[in-house]
Amino acid sequence: MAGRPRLVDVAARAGVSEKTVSNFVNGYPHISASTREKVEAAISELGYRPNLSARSMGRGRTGFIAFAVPGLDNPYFAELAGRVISRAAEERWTVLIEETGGRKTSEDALVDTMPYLVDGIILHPESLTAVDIAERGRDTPIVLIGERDLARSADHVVSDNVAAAREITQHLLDSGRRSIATIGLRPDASLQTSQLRHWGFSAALERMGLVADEDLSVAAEGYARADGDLAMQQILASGKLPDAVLCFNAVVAAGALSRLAREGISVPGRVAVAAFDDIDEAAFMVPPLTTVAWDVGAIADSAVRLLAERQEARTAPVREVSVGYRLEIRASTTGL
Amino acid sequence: MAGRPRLVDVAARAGVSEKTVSNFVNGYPHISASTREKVEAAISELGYRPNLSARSMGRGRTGFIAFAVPGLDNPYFAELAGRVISRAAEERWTVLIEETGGRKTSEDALVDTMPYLVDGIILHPESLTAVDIAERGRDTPIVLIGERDLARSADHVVSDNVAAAREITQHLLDSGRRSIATIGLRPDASLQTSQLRHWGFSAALERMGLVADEDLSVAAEGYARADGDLAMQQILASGKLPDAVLCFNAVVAAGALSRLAREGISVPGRVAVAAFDDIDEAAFMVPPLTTVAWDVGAIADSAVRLLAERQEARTAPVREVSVGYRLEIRASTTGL
DNA sequence: CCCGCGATCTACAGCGCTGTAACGTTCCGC
DNA sequence: GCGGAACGTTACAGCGCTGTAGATCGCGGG
Repeated sequence: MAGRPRLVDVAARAGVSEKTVSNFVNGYPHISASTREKVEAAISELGYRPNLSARSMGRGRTGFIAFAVPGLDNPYFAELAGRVISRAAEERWTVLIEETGGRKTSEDALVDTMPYLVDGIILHPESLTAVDIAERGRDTPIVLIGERDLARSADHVVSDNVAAAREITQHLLDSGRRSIATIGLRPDASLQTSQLRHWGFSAALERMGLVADEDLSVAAEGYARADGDLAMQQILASGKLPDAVLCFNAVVAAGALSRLAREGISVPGRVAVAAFDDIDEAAFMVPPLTTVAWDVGAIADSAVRLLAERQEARTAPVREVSVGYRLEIRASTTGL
Repeated sequence: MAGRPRLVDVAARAGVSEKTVSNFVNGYPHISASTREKVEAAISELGYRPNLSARSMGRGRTGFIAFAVPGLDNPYFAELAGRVISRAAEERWTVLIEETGGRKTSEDALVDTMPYLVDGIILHPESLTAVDIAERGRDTPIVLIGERDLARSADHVVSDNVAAAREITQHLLDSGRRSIATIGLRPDASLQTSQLRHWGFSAALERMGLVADEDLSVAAEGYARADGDLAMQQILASGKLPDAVLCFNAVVAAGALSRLAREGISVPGRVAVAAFDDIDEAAFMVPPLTTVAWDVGAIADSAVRLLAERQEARTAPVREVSVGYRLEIRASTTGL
């Protein structure tokens, strides 16, 4: 018995069949007290631990799910990942975190590698590309997190970016701001999150009879703080200083705030700043940042639940769960 | 042939043996061009993908490694995780990210579950407890990230927290600060990172003939921004306002800076602030934060390399790799 | 023309576990 | 006291792949 003990070793030592040990390990209830004791003893004496690969094989399930997000460096996704992990643990799932980074190759690799490795995938797509791919890999259950429009044939957890954008823009308008810049619109693909947020933004303006100033819609290269910094710099350089800035994500907002501080421009005195995604950091920025706070607990919860239920009923009709948000009003848009 | 195609299906279609297909899939070089073609065709026609569980079983290796850190919500660990993931990919490893949260149960579960699931573990321990456990689970190769003293019988990537602390404290002293508070010392366990950093801090003071003021060493409950905020509040409430604050991690520093800003206390005019861990956020804080910047690239690189090499030589002597750091001096300690 | 060798490919026995089917027993309800 | 359900346990055939050992073939040297 070189190497680690196996089921058969435990069985021999306890004087029962392999399957009985297996039953014990898996919590099968109908085992007599005496057998239970013997098996328990044998396991601890031998230090037996089940081989998960073998278990996966026999069972046809792996006990893993994948959680695929653009990038962990964005705290929003890191926080969401944490929630998904703990929620999935309740379903006895181990979570594999995958970073797609929006790169096409990664997204391909994901769908190539994941089946046979995971029981399901929770995908937070960055663009439609990912969604298409995801829908192609129909073998493995997939839950999409994102906009209602994104979903075609997969379960999904939807959020209403347009409505949220409209509401936070309205908040800025309510506080008297009239010239509002935006940072983070990505023009390259349609139907993206930033696109939707921009629509909501425009809609709010239009309702007030205003029109979004093209020049004040600054794109950001990526989702890093440096991108927000640079974008803010561009706005300042343009000459027409807005009285508010709406950032399409909070990380970029951190960069923008940083730039404003270094330029000595008072927030919110001279410029108000608001953003999407209420990451932990937001409340501690200087000044604290007003955000759209998605209900991340509900997102993680719903996603895992949908996956678990799909596991039971593979052919059930596609389902959709909405999650809410609230405005987290802080000093970046209200203080004097 | 219901379900997904298997090796045997591909073999049948290509008119070769199972093993030949297996060889092809695994890059075995001695395969004739004609065979290669047939197999290739069969694979793509059938859309064959290997079953990783089965492969793990046959091979005795899983293709996974675990990267265990206290928590992903700390951007330092999130960033490090990203590096480890991409570096591990080069070794054809998939990384399982585990959050220990410092909870004993998680740490136990880790060592219980991981063997048979991963080929190795990279552990960034929070306390000695984790290290002890890790060393107990000698079946699976483990690489520790942390202090030299922590390591006993496992490969490790070491950083010199004491030296780093001494150096950044010296920087504060050099800029004329004399009353320095610290935030983040955790008194509960010995040999912890925060403990070591505090030693270095004290050492630097002593070299100048100064003594650390006990009252100005404020503990933090956890590693959240709110903890830093609260700690800073306590310092302010104590009545004796220091002229510098050294935070034992950058997240806590964010909270401290936030509090100072809200109280209208100028940084660095009235109080300088410095911290450990040069997370992306640090450069964009208001004001930008001076930090000890570990060479995270080297950390990830070394850890994965040690694990890979240990894989080849299980009985080789334990090895140790040092990684450096540099001071990232920013406005929080220098501006007017 | 035979031998040895490398290149190419195959047969087959596992890897460690679980599902299924089925066995003997005991426990009920009437 | 009997038929049937529930219980406790077992035997065994896979799950899909890989390692090992070995078969086959062509080729150059002797």
